[in-house]
Amino acid sequence: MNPLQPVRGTQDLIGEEAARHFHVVETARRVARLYGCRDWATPVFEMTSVFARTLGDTSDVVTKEMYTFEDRGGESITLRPEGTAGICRALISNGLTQTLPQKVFYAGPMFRYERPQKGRYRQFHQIGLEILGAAEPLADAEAIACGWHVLRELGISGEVTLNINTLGDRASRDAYRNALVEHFSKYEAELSADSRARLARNPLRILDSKDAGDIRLVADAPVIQDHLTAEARTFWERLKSALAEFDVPFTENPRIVRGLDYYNHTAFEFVTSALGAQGTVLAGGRYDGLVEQMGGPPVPGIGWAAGIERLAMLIGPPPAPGGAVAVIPMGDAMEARAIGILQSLREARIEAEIGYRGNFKRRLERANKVGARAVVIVAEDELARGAVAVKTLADGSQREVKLAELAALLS
RNA sequence: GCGGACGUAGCUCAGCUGGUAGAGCGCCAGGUUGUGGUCUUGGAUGUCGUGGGUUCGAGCCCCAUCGUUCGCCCCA
Repeated sequence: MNPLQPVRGTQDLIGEEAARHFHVVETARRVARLYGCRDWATPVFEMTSVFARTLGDTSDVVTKEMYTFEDRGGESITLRPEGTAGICRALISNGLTQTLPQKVFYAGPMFRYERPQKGRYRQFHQIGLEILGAAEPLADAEAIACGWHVLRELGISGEVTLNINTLGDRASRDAYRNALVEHFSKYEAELSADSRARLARNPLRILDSKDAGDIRLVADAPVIQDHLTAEARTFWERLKSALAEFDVPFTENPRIVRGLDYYNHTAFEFVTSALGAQGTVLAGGRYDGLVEQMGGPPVPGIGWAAGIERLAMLIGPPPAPGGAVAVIPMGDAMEARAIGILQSLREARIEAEIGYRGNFKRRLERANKVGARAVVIVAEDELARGAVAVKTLADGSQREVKLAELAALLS
């Protein structure tokens, strides 16, 4: 195996890809702050139990996709496959359940041992938002509105639609699950092999099967809305009206379910058709039982996560950097003076660069290639008059500028 | 984990029925030792993804393997 080849499903972020990636993160962070979120950063690995106990034992994420290993102390460690469990663990560990609500934004790498595809990697990156300690549907609506705001700021809201659904509360979900099992059991022979397996393990998953035969059977399957308790129904209706108040367009889609077990009530997905099979771009839901299940007090929560790589593929080219000023000494003897001028520009917050080698012509070529907006030519003749030559690369114009006026001119 | 396609220079790719590798772009240097972009002249560069096999001979055929990609599964 070639050791210089990156590990399968990982990638280097360089050049425009890096620019896109960080543009997504910075945009999301800026928007999340508008909604009152604070930045958190939790470890990329946790005790295995943080994920194993919380994500649910029916999901592949836990059963076959985790990077789990024993460290040298014999502790079972897992590279985080998602962000919510770690944030909840941190909430408990730091005693923050006393100071609720907490509104959190995070960004960072996640790890899942999956078969890589475009928009799906083994080390991938997510941005995410969590609102902990708020049980009101207003919090759900605000979280979704923030996600929508991020997508708008990234300029991709036109390619994305929001699907929402409710999974109800515990009682609603149990009743619904039973109704689904009863319905699909009647047609078990007609179900796809995958869905027959899902019938036993995770019947809700049959609802979003891609198999044509399954889709026909799903069409007249029972709908969660008919199995909601009075409370769950009130929550659901209030969420929809709040979304309208936040001016977020949405489609009700009773087939939306969630992959991870900790979700209840609200489930939503922003989807696009522009990324092939990886159509989900930002998704989340409510997880009221999670913190308690991890050993903390009962703390309701709502949140979402988005795949940065997927967002980065959807956005246009990120804004190009402004262009630096290149300082070019005319001959080695001028280098010392050039360095002084270079630093004075940087002190004045002007992006400035100097080449390490090459004759004058080479350095000018270099400045042009890296997209410098201007060059400052440091030469004996002008210097004798307390000045340098400033050449604007776009139009080739050049003029002599007094050293004292240089920074002001280039700002 | 399952099924299909693809791996040739830094990049995009060509390479005939198997006869020992090419183009464009980029890169380096000169034309121009105080002036870039355009132009022009010249130059360098490949474990043909890797390992086996068939053959007198393999970039091309066969097998395996690694990686990428499309779909399934799963999921952001």
